[in-house]
Amino acid sequence: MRIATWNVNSVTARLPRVLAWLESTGTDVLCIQETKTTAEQFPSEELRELGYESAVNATGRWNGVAVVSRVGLEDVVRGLPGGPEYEGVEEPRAVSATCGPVRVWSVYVPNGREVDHPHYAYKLQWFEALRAAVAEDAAGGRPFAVLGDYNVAPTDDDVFDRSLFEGSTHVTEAERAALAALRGTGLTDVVPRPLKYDHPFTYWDYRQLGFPKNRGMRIDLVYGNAPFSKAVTDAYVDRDERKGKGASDHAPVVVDLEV
DNA sequence: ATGCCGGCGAGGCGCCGA
Repeated sequence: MRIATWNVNSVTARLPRVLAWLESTGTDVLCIQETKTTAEQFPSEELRELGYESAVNATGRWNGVAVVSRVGLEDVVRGLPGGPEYEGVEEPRAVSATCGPVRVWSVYVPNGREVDHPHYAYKLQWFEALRAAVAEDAAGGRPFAVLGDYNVAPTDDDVFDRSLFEGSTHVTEAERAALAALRGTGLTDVVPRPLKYDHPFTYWDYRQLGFPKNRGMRIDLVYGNAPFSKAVTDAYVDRDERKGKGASDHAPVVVDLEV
């Protein structure tokens, strides 16, 4: 079974690539972030023609997440139970579903913007709500994983140059403590293989030759519980998908499971 | 070559991303 997570930066703009990628990789379950559509505009019909069902939580221009599966899609939950609002709005940043033997969440963690910005406090609150919401499944006996764009680099090695991130979000102690608390529920970071260079970055800024210079970050993560992690046979970053015209600024993270 | 930002909704540009 092949499960992946991919921040597509607009599923509308990325649709040809997403469809071709699903076909060429034979991915069974894809967790999507930043759909940048409403649920009505999500390309459920095009995906259905390829044999995939879609669970979507999306409201328009910003954010938006989905789980796309060709191995079943049941018990869909849209949103983060107990999650905080931002400026009075409950943003579409989480959706979960059971796909065959595995339960997955697709999450798009708030960016935080700046350390002294309200969005950063919101980010930390969001993490705490996520921890509480997944604790039971994380400790359970069924393969379970939280996949998505976490907007945190777990270690200093997960950014291309730590010195450039001094005082920035994504590398702070509080954000990493939030990740550690999430792992404390029983989840493990399933670190993918890099297909080139020595570190599995998943994101490269569009600007200033970020990708050709490999000035990347590893912020798209797969956190699996013990039954999930035990079943992993391979994991890699499909950096080829970051190449060329019409690429997202994130590459897919792919996990193969023997379940 | 992987090559100098892209997407969206608004509206003739600003916001957002990390």
